[in-house]
Amino acid sequence: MSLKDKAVKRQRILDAAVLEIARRGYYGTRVAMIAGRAGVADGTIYLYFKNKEDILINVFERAMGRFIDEARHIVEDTAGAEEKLRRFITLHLTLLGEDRDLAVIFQVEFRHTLHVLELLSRSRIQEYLGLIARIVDQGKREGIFRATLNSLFTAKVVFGILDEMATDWVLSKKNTRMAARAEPVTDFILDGLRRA
Amino acid sequence: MSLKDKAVKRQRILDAAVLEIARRGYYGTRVAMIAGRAGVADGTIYLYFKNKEDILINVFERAMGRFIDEARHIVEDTAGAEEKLRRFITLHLTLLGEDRDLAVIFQVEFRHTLHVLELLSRSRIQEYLGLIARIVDQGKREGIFRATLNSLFTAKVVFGILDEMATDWVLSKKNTRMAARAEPVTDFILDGLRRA
Amino acid sequence: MSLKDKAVKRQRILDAAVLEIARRGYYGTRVAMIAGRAGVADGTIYLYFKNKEDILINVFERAMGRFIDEARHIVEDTAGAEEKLRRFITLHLTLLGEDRDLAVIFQVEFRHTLHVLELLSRSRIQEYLGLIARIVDQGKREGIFRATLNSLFTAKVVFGILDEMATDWVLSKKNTRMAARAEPVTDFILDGLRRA
Amino acid sequence: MSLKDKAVKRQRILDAAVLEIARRGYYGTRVAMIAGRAGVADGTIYLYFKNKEDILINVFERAMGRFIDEARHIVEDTAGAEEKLRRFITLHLTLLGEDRDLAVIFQVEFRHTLHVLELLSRSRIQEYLGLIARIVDQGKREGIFRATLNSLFTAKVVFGILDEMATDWVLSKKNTRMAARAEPVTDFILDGLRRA
DNA sequence: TATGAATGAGAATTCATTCAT
DNA sequence: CATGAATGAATTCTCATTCAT
Repeated sequence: MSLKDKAVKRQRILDAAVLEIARRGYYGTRVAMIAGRAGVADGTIYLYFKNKEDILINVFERAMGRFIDEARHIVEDTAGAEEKLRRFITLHLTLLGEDRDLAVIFQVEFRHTLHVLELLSRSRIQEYLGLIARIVDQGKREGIFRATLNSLFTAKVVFGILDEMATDWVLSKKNTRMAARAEPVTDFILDGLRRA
Repeated sequence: MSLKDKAVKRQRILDAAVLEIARRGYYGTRVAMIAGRAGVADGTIYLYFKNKEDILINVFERAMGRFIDEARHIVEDTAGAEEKLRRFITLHLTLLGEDRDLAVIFQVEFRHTLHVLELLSRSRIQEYLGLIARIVDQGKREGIFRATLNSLFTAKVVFGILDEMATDWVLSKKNTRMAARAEPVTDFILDGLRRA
Repeated sequence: MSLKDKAVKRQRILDAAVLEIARRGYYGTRVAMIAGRAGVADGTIYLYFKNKEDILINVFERAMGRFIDEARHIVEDTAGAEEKLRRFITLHLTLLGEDRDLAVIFQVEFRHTLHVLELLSRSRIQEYLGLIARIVDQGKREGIFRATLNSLFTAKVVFGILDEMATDWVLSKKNTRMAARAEPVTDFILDGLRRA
Repeated sequence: MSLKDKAVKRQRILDAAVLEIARRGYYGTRVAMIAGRAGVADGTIYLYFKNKEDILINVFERAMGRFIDEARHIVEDTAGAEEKLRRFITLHLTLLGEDRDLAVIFQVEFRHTLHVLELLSRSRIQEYLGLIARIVDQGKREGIFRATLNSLFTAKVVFGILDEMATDWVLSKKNTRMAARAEPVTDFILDGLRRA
């Protein structure tokens, strides 16, 4: 089997895992369910992942990697801090809004499991927070954000707001598009950060 | 056995549950561990709670009840919206900060389990959000907050920030007092809400 | 508490046991259910019976005692063997037919439990079989039954027939009166036993 | 694993179940005991049967199926009603007599459990009774049995007698061969059915 | 590589029985 | 005598993981 075939199958397993875990939670999902949906035998899972927990870690890493990659591009490709923040927020809400299953896992399952995983992957979130913090820094240098803002603190605040929006969207079963919330959220946050 | 004795034992079981679940997670906690720490036999648990899940629900209800009760008092006993919000935020961070175990459960376990429990208790959180929303309304009427703020949306934002602060504190194992963060957080939020 | 009061309560517990066990089986019946229906506390049961099994044994003994007592009277008070047998069969089917719960226990629960009880009470049934055997003997002496009949064997046959009738009645949920079957059954058996 | 291997293992589990349940009763038998005697792990049981109860149902179905199959053959392969009945009775007592464990389960455990199982399988017994009834009918047509006999009633009587014989044999721990009782029983029954 | 049958440790819950009141 | 809260042993079933094919 070619390396590519292996990679494809690996992705298929992760996709299946996202689907199942979003619907029934990590503990409610059987490895056999993931295997079944991925179209492989139970045992095959273990050729690609160390164990059940390892699947979840890899779901997280893959998704987080995409988030960070795309966010990094935005930060690099956009000039002004305000526009950067606007795009960043839109990206966050759009990516989650496009894949409700992934959003469920992010807002609900990871919380719990990060605990179990001994917070192993909080570092990826630090990385993500760092991206926001740098935008805030830039905004301060540009003079559009209050100079008194603590960057990391502010990054956490912004993340907290986005997070609550996402959780709220996930838990409300209404069929609204989350991306639609990007603009008012951005306006609100910018209003809060701008110098008086 | 007196009604009071029964109530006391019930509380003891809930206390034990908070401790154990905070340390090992809901799924990592055995009913026997809770019983052991509460000083009762395994079977006794089932005289007070329907099943393991019911224990968690009651931990949530008890804690959430306290939060809402105290918050309500503050809202009633304080005059200005700004002072109300300041005290509200302080209360939230203080109550969680005083009981790290409870904070862990709130920030980590409930997320996950409320999902499993079919979001049964999201209504209690709505109640809590409602309290914040009313403060925002008052602030708008007093003319100290921007008139354009959507109250419920703002309430979610505030809650999201507090929540992220709490999660951040819980996950950072440093021994800082969370209440200490109340003031800067309040200032930040008030800055964000005030009319230009 | 007077001896009579004690006896009354004891009977009440046995009555409750018959009712519950008939409906849910011995293993499906909780001691607490019996206590509840008898209107006593769980613990009180143990002042009257050694344990759960002991309740069942006593249900059996009480019922079997009544059967044998009444049957004995018939055997004593009736002259001819044919009439004795006729009345015996009628008694058997009537007593069971009058109390469906008891019938259920007799036809269904005791089988199983006699096994568990190490056949302890098979002796009571021997006693019962003995009564039938004596009627057969008398019939042979009177010359109305075939002289070649083995009495005990014949008694078992008669008992087997009555037993199957009762089981059939218990398992058919129709609301027929079992006593109505007494006559045809008797005729059938008598036809079988009579000398050619 | 081949279909045949699966079937073999399934039979091994059923065999083990018959053995254990005959000795200790259904409720006294642990699933682990059955697994142990069958030489499989506890969990393996559940790959072949839904649950403990399902094992018992299948023991019943397998045994009853054999009974009915063999009985049907006899009814088809034999000409006269008298000979049919003779062989039928012999078959019944022989099959049970050859496997005391199975006999115990039939005479003792099933009674109880069929009750619990909501009499699910009484239909199989109806089938069995039907076979006897047809023999009786034939005998009436041949003019060797009394024309006044009700076939189904008579079938139940015959079954009741056989059943009592079997129970009696099971409960008496003597080492007699049950098949030996076939002839006297048949004679007795034939005497009872024959026209005067 | 892939399979999927088999494994067996592990855990929630029940309920007969006890005994302090 | 009566109570009923407490006990804790006991048991079914699940499911992540393995490994012979």
